[in-house]
Amino acid sequence: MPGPQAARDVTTPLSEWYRASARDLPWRRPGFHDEFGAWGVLVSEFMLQQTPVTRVIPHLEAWLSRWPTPASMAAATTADVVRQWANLGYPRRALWLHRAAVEITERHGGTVPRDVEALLALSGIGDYTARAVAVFAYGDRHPVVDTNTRRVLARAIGGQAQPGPPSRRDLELMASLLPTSVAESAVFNAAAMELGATVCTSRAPRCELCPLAGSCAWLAAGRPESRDERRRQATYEGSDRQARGAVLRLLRELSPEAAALHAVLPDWPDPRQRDRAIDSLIADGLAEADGEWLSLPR
DNA sequence: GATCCGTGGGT
DNA sequence: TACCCAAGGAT
Repeated sequence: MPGPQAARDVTTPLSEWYRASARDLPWRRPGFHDEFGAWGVLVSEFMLQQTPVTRVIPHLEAWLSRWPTPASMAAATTADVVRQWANLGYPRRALWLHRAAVEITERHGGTVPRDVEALLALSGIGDYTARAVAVFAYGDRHPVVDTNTRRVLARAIGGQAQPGPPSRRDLELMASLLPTSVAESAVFNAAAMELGATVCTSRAPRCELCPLAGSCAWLAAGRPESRDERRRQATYEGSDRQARGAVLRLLRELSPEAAALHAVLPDWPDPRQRDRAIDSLIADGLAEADGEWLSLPR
């Protein structure tokens, strides 16, 4: 664990850099919080789980225009939600967000909870999203650790090109670096993520622009390559995921109409894979079978 | 802890 | 062109 000196080397320059260089994103504008409050932050965090910022922005605005409160979304149908999610990817997130809206409406009177434990109990919310909502919506002091922060810490403090697998230790390390001031801690959380997203990137980091260049352990070591090979992402072409995506896209485009089962991707190269995709979509609650007809859930 | 889960842009 | 990778979470 790094000492207080290491923490000062990192927090002060990073927060100053953030104030000067942060991108102007919708959820960072004061008007956004005035209009949508913690609900807006929560929806944005769901969409940002593994989907790039530039793709999220237009969908977020459409979503919040249609469902500006948890209660309004809780009243929507699953089909409505899956259709509105469109091509954001990982459509189970749409189901989880819908369930979370119902849970917030039923258990919390329609107000997004502020307590991390209560947030963690909601569908689709894990260590990252729970703390992101508590910090970015409510301004509380918690360590927020996403993939960007893990990479920044791995380099600046650990001297490694890439972080290890996500772990509770990440939370502990970030907690040990957090400024005492509540307001400053929120800035530092956002700053670490922002640096990883825009400067300390995975592939081609721009160290010449980095506010931590003077103290970065990885840069000082000459930017060594990472030791162990990271798990390569599975090939998408020809995968079950691609098949699921194709089936669900068809159902979205047809909705509210149902598709005759024999008319669902009849020319798919691997019919058994197609049928697996249909079965798994039904099992996940993303599709519904009624006799020989398949549709989004009613 | 490993695996599964979409989709599209950057290089 | 192929590959990388993106504000994760559930199982």
